[in-house]
Amino acid sequence: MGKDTGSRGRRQSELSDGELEVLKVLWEGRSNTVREVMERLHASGRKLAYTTVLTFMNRLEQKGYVKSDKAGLAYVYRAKRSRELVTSTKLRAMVEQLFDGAAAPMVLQLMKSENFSRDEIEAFRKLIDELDAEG
Amino acid sequence: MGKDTGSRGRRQSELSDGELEVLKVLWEGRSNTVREVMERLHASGRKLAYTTVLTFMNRLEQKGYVKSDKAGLAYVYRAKRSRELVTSTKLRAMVEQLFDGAAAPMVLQLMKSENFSRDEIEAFRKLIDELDAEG
DNA sequence: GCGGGAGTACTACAAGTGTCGTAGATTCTT
DNA sequence: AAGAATCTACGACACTTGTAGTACTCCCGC
Repeated sequence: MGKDTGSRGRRQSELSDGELEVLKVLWEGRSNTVREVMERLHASGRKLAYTTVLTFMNRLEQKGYVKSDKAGLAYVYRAKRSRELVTSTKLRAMVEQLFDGAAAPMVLQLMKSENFSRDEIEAFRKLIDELDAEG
Repeated sequence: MGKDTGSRGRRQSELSDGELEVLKVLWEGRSNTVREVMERLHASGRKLAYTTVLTFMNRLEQKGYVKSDKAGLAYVYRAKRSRELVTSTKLRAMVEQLFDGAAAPMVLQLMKSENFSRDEIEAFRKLIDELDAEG
């Protein structure tokens, strides 16, 4: 019953939710020791143990999202991939996954479902005009 | 070394990637037995064992995304949550996760990074005008 | 009235994830 | 230098997810 010796069950191993939470803090900070990141997380209401944050930082490093240098006592971490890169990668994945690669329907749905202010709408229009000008 | 008897490590249990793949097929189909879903997945290049598809359908049902009725021999599944609902929920989660709740920057980034055609841009402009008119 | 095929239920299991505890190393304080 | 405060390394463990095998059930044709 279910010997199951084959090799199944792997995944892509990308940025996970928890790792992203930590990475976001790294993007904001300049110095970024584990303790500082933990404190900033606590400050924004996210309570995690020191070692949990450490685990995330390590995993982020293994996955190539950050790098660390020993600065005296502790390691200091810096993001290797920018927020823009990560967000656009995630957005692209979303487009593929939910809209089969068609980004326009996604934008349309967003524009419809989110309630944007006049100012925001104006910003959209402005950008559209620019894009249109370039072609 | 790490007795660790506490209760940690749970998650929200939401729609997973594999489940979504199957759900997307359900959204398209009318009849939707396990076998049919599997065949349509195969047709689009996604090879999964019958029981794997079954597992996803069951998990989808447990999570409330689909319901099933025994139609003679086999169960027939129908989606309980519409594509629109699911996509907008996922999009909202994305907005929260990546843009701290601000949808406008996400739309802007999409408009910049994806290369939209004139027609698509025209569609955006049209929608914007409508939104603007309502206000 | 039974064998075969379709279908479902149950089990399994590896990798990934969230969450941390503990032990050992290093450094700061007195 | 002893003890305190910090850090990191390593392990641990429950739950999820992707993926599927096996066993049991039910009906159909012979």
